[in-house]
Amino acid sequence: MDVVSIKDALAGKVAEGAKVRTRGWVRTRRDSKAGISFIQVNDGSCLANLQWVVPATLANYQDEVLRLTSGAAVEAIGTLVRSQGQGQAFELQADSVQVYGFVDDPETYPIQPKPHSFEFLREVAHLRPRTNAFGAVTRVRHAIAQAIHRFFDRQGFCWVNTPIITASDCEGAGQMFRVSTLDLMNLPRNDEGKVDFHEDFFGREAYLTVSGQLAVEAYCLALSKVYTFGPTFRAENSNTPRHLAEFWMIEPEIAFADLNADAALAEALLKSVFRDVLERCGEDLAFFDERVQKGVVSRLEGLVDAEFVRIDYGDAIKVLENCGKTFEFPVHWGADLQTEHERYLTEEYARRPVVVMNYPEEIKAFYMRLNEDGRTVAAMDVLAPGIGEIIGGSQREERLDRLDARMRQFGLEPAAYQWYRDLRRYGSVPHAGFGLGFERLVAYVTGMANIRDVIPYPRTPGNAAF
RNA sequence: UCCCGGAUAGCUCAGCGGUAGAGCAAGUGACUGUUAAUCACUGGGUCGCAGGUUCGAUCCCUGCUCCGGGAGCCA
Repeated sequence: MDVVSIKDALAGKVAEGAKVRTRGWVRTRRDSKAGISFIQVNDGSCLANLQWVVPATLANYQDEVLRLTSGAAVEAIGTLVRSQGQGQAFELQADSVQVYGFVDDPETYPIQPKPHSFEFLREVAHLRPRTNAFGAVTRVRHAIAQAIHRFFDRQGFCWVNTPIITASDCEGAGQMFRVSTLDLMNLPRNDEGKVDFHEDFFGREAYLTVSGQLAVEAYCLALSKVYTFGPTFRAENSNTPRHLAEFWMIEPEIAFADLNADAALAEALLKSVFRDVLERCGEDLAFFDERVQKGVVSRLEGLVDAEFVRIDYGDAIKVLENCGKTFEFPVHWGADLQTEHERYLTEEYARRPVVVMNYPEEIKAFYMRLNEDGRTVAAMDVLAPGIGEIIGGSQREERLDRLDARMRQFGLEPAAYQWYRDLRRYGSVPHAGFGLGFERLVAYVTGMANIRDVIPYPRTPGNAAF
């Protein structure tokens, strides 16, 4: 007999009156003196539960069915029929119920059929996928990942798996986690008394990657259109609702392209993702709209059609200077935009995502291309209402002399970047790319307020328990 | 890391210088093709941890741990 997912059963993909086998975990049980019990069962295939109608005549009714509580793992064979009740179109008239696993102490089972705070659920990260909210987050997260791959695939991009362990300590962004097999209690020392990393696994210092960008640039300058999608690590002591020590990042890189093409790609990618998720995740999005953040669905619908606002950094500064608001951090040309400035631009000025372009060169990374004005670089940030910076990107400096000058300006030794410099020596070409924070995108789409609640097992300072 | 706020039953919270309460959950019973069912009863707490003040601390003070909001770093 076929095993049918609850999603398919409720969607009418199974003929009415068909015998089916369904499985899942109990959400609630209600008993009726009419000689039946109603059991709501969820298998994660969709948000909705399937109602099993279990007659008291089953052999194991007294001993087992009446002992079922939230969380128990069960299987039933029965007939899919139109429901006599109001809440659902179909239900399963059970011929038999098999219990795989009871909840051995129902009083302390953390997941109850009621709303829980997300803070509490973080403490039971292994059980929170059994809630409506985390089931929905998990399905939407998956749908977004698939939508991203589909978008790039359609456009002829290659997914390039850049290394997670990197020996270059110069990827440019933030504090790194060290990777080592040395015995911390007994470190090998060289003549100067310093740790001798020649003895370490890779024969040199190694770290977890903070970005695949430099590595993927090499593939860009051969395959033209590439992207990375993988885990990224930052050992920053960041304690905010939008930072993780381990997160996933998408980094496309396109050859023969300038900053405008980069911004256009970012906008097209985001819109494509929004469109796909709206089409495929209606039930889950409706849940987020109702229970998590009002208006997330109409926000996504609006974004699919609206043009993102593109604004030059210099013009953004003027907007902020003339907006009549007093900011805690004063606005002036040359300063980086603070959170309060970004919020004004996205939430009050534009009321939609804003692409800020061409930042002052001294506040941006060494690899960003110096503009003709000599004081700005071809960098862009995509700022989204409610979540802030969701994408950061740039056109890369493809001219070797300028790149070397910028490295020295930032106190970096060009010799340490030989392979990266080679790309500017052998067939260099204008190219551009950006980094999209995957969890920030999931948070934005779902309306979830804390990034720790859109990744299965969040890693943050002091937190890696699961 | 900095600035605020918080930690009381399995969960969400109220409370008060004299050693604790509600709703939900759980258990039992009643009722019912039920819908986070309803009603009644019952069990359940070293009031975050360690010190201090006090005759007496869950309450006041100090330190620590953890959590939340804001900021910085950024994706």
